[in-house]
Amino acid sequence: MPKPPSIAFQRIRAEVIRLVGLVPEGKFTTYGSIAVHMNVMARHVAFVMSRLTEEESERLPWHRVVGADARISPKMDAELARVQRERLEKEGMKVNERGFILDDEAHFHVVGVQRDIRWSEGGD
DNA sequence: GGAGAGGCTTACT
DNA sequence: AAGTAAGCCTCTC
Repeated sequence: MPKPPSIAFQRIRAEVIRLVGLVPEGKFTTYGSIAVHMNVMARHVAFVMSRLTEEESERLPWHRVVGADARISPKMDAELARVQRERLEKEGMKVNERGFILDDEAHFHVVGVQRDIRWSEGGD
């Protein structure tokens, strides 16, 4: 198949949501980790996160997902960034003034190893 | 169908 | 640690 339909994004979106929901409390992961695990680009994960619905944003621990440098994305909305930081600190993590998670090694959650998923097909 | 943007990443300064 | 540049893929206009 030369050109995969946009249904791939729906599957990717669903998987991102699932993986984010698996992140335990008091821990965090990165966009890149999820992206590698899903065999997609990091930007796609970020894009999915930015387009979450209200229901999903309340149901999912989106605040446990940060950038590769273990810091809260500065491009995110200031109010959301503040909420994210407060939630992380509330779960036992220390966040710097710049949004860096201090005990990154201790609280990092490994999503999983890289998989060979072809999102273009209907499921292999 | 082309252009611009998006909660990123790695590499180099 | 901060700034710039290029990369890659999908969405939206």
